[in-house]
Parts: sequence; C-alpha cells; structure tokens
Amino acid sequence: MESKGMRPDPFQRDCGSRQVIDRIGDRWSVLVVLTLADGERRYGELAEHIDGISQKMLTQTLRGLERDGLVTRTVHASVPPRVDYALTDLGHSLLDLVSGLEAWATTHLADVQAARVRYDAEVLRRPPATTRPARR
Amino acid sequence: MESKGMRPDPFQRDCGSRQVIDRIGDRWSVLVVLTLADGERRYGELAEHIDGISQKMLTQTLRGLERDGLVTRTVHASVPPRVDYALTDLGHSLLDLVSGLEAWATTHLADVQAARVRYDAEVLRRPPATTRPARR
DNA sequence: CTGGATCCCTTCCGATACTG
DNA sequence: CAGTATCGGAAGGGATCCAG
Repeated sequence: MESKGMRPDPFQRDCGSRQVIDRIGDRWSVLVVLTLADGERRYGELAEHIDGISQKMLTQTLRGLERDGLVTRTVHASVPPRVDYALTDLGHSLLDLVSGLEAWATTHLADVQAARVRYDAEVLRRPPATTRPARR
Repeated sequence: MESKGMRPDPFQRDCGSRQVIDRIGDRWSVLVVLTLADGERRYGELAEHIDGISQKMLTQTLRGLERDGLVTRTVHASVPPRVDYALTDLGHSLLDLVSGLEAWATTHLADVQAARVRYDAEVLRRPPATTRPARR
C-alpha cells in the first residue's frame, strides 16, 4: 500500500509502474491498441490486420490488455460465435501515447536505419582487439 | 527502397517501423532514455539508477540505442576509464514520448492494478469448463 | 571503471492439433 | 469463428570470470 505522498517510481525494480511500462512496451500490445483505435473489432479482424501475429499471441495479448482494464471483450451468443474487442476509457487514454509512438516510428524510421548502417559499417572497420590468444 | 508516396506501415510484418517500435518497447530502453533525460551520465551512474538491470543488459541496451542513433558514447582516455552516455537530437525527440509513457504509467497505475484484481477474482470464480474428461 | 565472453536457465513465441 | 492445449526451438536475461 503506497501512501499518498509517494509517487510510483519505475526505476525501483518492484514498483508496479514498471509492469505497466512493460505492458505498453509489449511487442503486440501497441499494435492491438492501434487497431482498436477506430472502434471495436472482431477477433478475426484483429488477426487479419496485424500481419504476422499468431493466434496464440493475439489471444494472450488480448487477455493481458483485458486484465489490465484497457480493452473489453464482448461475447455474442450466436452461431458461429462472435467476439468483439474494444478499448475502454482507460485504453483510450493510452491511445494518444501509442499513436505518438507510431508517428515517431514512421517519421524517424529513415534516421534510425541510416544510423544503423553507419554504426554497422564502423564496427566492421574496428580491428579484432589486440588479437585474441586462444585461452590458456 | 521505399518510394516517397509510401508511408511505413507497422502492421506489415517486414516494415522497419515495427523494429523501431520494438526498440522503444524494449524493457530497458525506456528506462535508460529517461535516465539520460537530464543530461549525460556515466555507465556506473546508469547502472546504479536503474534498479535491477544487469551489466549485460545495460551494455546491450546502450549498444542498441547507440546503433539506432539515439545515444552517443564518449570514451575519456583516463585512468580509471570513464565513459559518458548522452541523448542525441534524435534521442531527445523521443524523450517527450517516453516521458509521456512514464507519466501515463504512474498516473494510471492504480487503475490498472484495480482492474487486475477485479479480473483475477472473476477468473477464479469461473467453473472449470464443462468438466474435463480425461482424454479418450 | 567499463565492458567483453560464457554458461545456463527461463521465458517467449510460432506451429500444430483439437474443442465448443 | 474463436479459442485452448501442447511441444520445441529461439531468444531473453542473470551470474560469473576475465581483460583493457
């Protein structure tokens, strides 16, 4: 139980805020949230839209987001079954941030790729260190 | 080579923008960037400030950030050796976003934790499905 | 002090098969 | 259609020892 005066500090290993950052940082969570930006989507729609995600990871990611109160899961008792996912208010509050992430990624992609090429070329030019004598 | 008219699309599996998102999503990258927000830091300072990070992960994370052009690495030829890390302009452009992430995490931590408790309690109440007959 | 190299255990994650 | 169950390979990540 944290007292009112204490702010959560992600630099402390046991602070829950680090778990929150981890979830946001999750590879698929960002893409799922972005896909739900325009409104609710069916399970299959999500799977189709997010190229390369496996059934397992999609389900697992959705469960995680649901558990954290970021998305809702609505089961329609019909045949065939239909399940809709949508962002909660909490989820929407995250949307701005995540959109910003996407925007940053797309606008600075070229810079990052250029930096990588430069770095890799530099590393290749480095001598193998004073020669590594086989140990012993 | 992408033509000018094509925007990077993180929903495509092979788009580089997804790699960028992955780096941001990296567990330690966010914390390292945040630590460098106030200016350059020595290797040891970073290690001390980010509770729970191992030497290996710190070094690995810094290399990744350096490769992507987000941080600079400055070696001072002294004894004992001293290495300073600092954000590049590109790194600074990311800082706003990452700070937003931290802010969101800390302000909504309580909501997330409450949602988890609710969800977990709900799951426990669920019946073990129509009974699992030992297969066959 | 700042790491590089290794060992090794854990977690992630994709592929596949099966159920309501 | 929307999952769950399971297996095995790949990657993540900590501990330790060593070098410049």
